[in-house]
Amino acid sequence: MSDPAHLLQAPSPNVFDSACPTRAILDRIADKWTVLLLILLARRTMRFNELRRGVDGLSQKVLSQTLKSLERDGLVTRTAYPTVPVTVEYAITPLGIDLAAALDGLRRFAEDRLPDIENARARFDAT
Amino acid sequence: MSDPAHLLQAPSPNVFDSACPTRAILDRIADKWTVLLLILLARRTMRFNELRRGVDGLSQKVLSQTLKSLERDGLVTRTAYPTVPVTVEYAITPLGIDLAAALDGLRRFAEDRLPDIENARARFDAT
DNA sequence: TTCATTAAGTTTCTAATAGAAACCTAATGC
DNA sequence: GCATTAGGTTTCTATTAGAAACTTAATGAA
Repeated sequence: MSDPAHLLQAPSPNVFDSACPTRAILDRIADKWTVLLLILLARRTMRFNELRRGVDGLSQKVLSQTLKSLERDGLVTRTAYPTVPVTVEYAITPLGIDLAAALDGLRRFAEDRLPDIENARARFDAT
Repeated sequence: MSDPAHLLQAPSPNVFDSACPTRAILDRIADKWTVLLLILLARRTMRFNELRRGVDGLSQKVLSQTLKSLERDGLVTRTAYPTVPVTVEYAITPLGIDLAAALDGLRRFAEDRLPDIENARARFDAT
């Protein structure tokens, strides 16, 4: 403790601070397509077009962008097989599984509490 | 069970279907500002400008829009007091607390696993 | 008496992003 | 030769996000 090195410690992470790296990460993971893709990939490894069909409304462009950034962040791996045409598999990593567990809480909330939200909306819109 | 009414049951909720109402809800809650605001409001009731200061980078316009939709969805309540100038308090509801618990998992993931993600990025960018 | 301040927004304008649709590549079967 | 397939990329437009200025109503200071 006499070592002054502790003065150089990284500041404690704070997602509320826009300059904190954890905030940038939250911004990326709190995204609808990320949520849906990771939940699907937590169930099983899937191919590009399989994911596209699995997530209704997701365009090829955005799927490709999102997968690229998930791969960069170490949340999924991309494996291409030299078939014709090429086969590409996306698999979740252990880190991704950790995140998917948290994200699945959002899916469960949406599915479980749908009636409560619809009631609230009806009440709000009535006034 | 001889009653045919069960044939008219709502289809089982499926967030992967863009036409499912649960999907619209997921799209709304998987949003960075929603995540940060609900986590803050789960800690304590706050006023408009207090929230704005609490969430770095959040503009007044988007704060006001987001709070309005959180209120409509029954996740927060808005109470205006006839002071001068007016005082407005935003408080989380029991439904909001349920959601905030799930959302806080995202914050914890971001804060806990930051080093893993940064390592993954460094590895990815090196190739 | 005019001016500045405050809280909680709204409005306006511009810059970034999302989504739709077309295009690309390379090999294979018809 | 022509269509098909998987896994993208490119281009174009429409929506959205964010920055900055404006609003309202009362109060206190100069």
